[in-house]
Amino acid sequence: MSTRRPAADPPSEAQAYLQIGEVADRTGVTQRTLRFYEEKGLLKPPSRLDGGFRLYSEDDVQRVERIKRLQTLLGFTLADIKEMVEAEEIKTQIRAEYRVDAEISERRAKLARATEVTERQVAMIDQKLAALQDMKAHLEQKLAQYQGWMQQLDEKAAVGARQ
Amino acid sequence: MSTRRPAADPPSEAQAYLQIGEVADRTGVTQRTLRFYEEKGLLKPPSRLDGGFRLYSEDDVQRVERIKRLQTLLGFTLADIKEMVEAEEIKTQIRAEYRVDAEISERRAKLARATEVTERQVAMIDQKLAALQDMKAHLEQKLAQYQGWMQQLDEKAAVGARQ
DNA sequence: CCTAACCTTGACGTGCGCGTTAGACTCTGG
DNA sequence: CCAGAGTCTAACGCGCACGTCAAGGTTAGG
Repeated sequence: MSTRRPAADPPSEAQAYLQIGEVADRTGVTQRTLRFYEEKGLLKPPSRLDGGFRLYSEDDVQRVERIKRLQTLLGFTLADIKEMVEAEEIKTQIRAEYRVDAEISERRAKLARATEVTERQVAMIDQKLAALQDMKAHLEQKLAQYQGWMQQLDEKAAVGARQ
Repeated sequence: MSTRRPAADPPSEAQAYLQIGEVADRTGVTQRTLRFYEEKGLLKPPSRLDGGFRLYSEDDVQRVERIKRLQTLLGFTLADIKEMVEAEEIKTQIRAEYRVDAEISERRAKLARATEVTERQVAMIDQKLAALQDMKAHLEQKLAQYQGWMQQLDEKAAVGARQ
């Protein structure tokens, strides 16, 4: 919880760049985890200060938060998540790397691939949603049953008190 | 995929008891995993044949299936799951171990505890449900965008073909 | 009674997702 | 220019959830 020094002025643009410690503080993951994600290809290698310090963008922070949610809340493996973020990158790839007049068939192939991956993801999510809703139904049924038993106990207690 | 010998006649009752290999086949987990779950308290120690072979009931099979779903689909840890199955057991405890005329306050306490645990589980599930629905929305938005881009490509191709 | 299939309990190995430590380098304020 | 907070890479360690032998005991069929 140390008050951290603000990051130095960015190389040229006036965007708010963050050093690894700040990103760690904001996202709740450790610096080790950030470097690890980079190693594993979950985060693109961030820009660096001249001395070698990593400089993260706000986009990076959001990416980290999404990764964490995918992992802890939804139980995806980092391999799964890597596939997902790669599929996401296709978007930027398509509109940045390839110029408007680039090979159309190539762009089409990339889009098809992205669509396919995304549809698989939706399918996985639907599976999980179904399982969760099933579980929730079971649990709520149990809760109702507990309530019923509790009432029975109340009645018994009342009878006992009256005797 | 070997055709397995059917389990021997059960000790006394005519219920269909299964040996560990059959349970493994039916549930898709390994024998090691079944023993491991037993070690960790996720499965109650099953009855045994005289020679020491484990004999599982149909209930056990269902329990294993639930554990697997909780783990692989929903990403709970075995520790989480243990808490859940223990909460589940309260039910049988309450109506089997304790006789109807047992201490009411004790039964009430157990019920309260079970209710509490179950409510926490529902809360966790709601969190996950929300996260999943959020993700699904994002993904479907992306799919729509891909479709749009694909159409643009189609139009460009048409224009190119006409020239 | 013998054999093949099945099971038993250890005990060590493995992949994942980081934690931790070490030793050196960098950056900022005074 | 120096101190101290912050960061770097490299490398070893760890807990979880099993996998994988190893060395034997059990069961059912012929």
